[in-house]
Amino acid sequence: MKRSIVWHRRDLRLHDNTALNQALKSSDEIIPIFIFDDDILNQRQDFSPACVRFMLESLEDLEQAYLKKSVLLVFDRGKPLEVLCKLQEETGASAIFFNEDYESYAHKRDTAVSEHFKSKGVEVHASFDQLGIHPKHIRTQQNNVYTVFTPFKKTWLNSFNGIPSPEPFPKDIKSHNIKRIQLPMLEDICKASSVEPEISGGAGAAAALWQAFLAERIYHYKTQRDFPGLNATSRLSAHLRFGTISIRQLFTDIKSLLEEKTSKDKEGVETFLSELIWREFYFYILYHFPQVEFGSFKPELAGINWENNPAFFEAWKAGQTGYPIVDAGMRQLNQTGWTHNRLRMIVASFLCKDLLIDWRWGELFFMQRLIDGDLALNNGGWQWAASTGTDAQPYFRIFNPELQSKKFDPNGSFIRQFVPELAGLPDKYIHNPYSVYQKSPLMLESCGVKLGKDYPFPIVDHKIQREKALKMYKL
DNA sequence: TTTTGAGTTGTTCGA
DNA sequence: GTCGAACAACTCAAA
Repeated sequence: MKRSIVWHRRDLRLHDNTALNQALKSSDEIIPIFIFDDDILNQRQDFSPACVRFMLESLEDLEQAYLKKSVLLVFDRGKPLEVLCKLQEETGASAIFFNEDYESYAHKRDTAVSEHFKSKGVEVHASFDQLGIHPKHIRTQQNNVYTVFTPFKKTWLNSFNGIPSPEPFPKDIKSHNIKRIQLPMLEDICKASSVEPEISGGAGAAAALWQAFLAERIYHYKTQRDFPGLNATSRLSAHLRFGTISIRQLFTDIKSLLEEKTSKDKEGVETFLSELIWREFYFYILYHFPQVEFGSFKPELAGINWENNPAFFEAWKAGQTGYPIVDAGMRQLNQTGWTHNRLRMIVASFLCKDLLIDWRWGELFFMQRLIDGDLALNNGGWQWAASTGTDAQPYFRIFNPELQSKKFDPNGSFIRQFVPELAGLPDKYIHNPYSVYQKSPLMLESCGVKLGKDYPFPIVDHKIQREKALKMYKL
């Protein structure tokens, strides 16, 4: 009789779950557990109520899915190693299965767990599950690690067809059901938050989102993905964060779309695939360069002398900078726990290169608000925006918020949704109310906006800040 | 070893 | 308003 513990962490699904499948194949009975890690809940600065709420929804869904198989999912709270020790002793389990995780905290935690149980003669199996291709398998011809996306992608695509299809789910699960420990009361944390997510957790919700995206929107992804006013993206980010959908399922479905002779618009599918490869790339970077978690990827940009003006930071966080597209993005983040990729870039560029604030401040704030906050991807995105990351572009890139606004929210529909005090402005004014004010404050007031009262004056002048940023970066 | 081609998502300037 | 060139001349990865 072999009894195995299946430790769920960022893989809150039954379907095509590598660790779970491995455990089922080699055990007579399994005991699935999820541990609320006290170290994370109590001490981590990057705690996000929206993210925890999503996690709780996903856990409820997972619990129900197990119940349908007459399996009880165990919940406990504490230090993972202690909780697992207790469970192993209580149940006499002879193996522990979980899926690999590449963040430094998780890596340390898992190493300690592995060493402890191996020394006690308990098997430990860490499975590869989170990505299509393992970071250790992608190397340049000289056996170096890639630091530029495009050649990485080219090599990655050579192995695309080798990514396995999802494994069919076993009909029966035999489990050793132990007394269910009370689900920790975390709902209060979520209730205290004003964030109202538009995304629900759980594998069912993930599958529905993916099917809806596959049915139509993926074909328009290339042309529409950059417009935050359109519903053009997959919205799967939080599901990929918590593993409520299998990445192999996504790749397998994409593969078959690309093989279809009649596929309407392969460009949309290919562009979406490329975004998933960006995800693979940033995990790859974190895996091979774990130091990015704590500072600049480019050593020469580690010592920037940021101004770090706290008043500017507060205005940015609150969506009160006087730049409508920036404020709309920040308010979307605050209200829903999610914001469009284009907006993430715009507000990040604005924080670093207009407000001259350390990108790590923004990175942390995003983690505190996002429903999908993922260290590898959030860090990669922020380092890109701050120009400290792997971006190979030779020229210095500073977004112009007004141009970005005109280009990607041309009729201002996104701004009107999240900055309603500007809703009365005509399209041509909404991207820069201050320039209208400079010509005629009365003209602006006739549209219902008194600057400084209804909506703030710009807290900085982009043109001046741009010059300061160039100097600060010594370029 | 040296050379060659190319790099997510840009902006500004001046015609 | 639109368009092409300049930005500044790096670094990576493959040939």
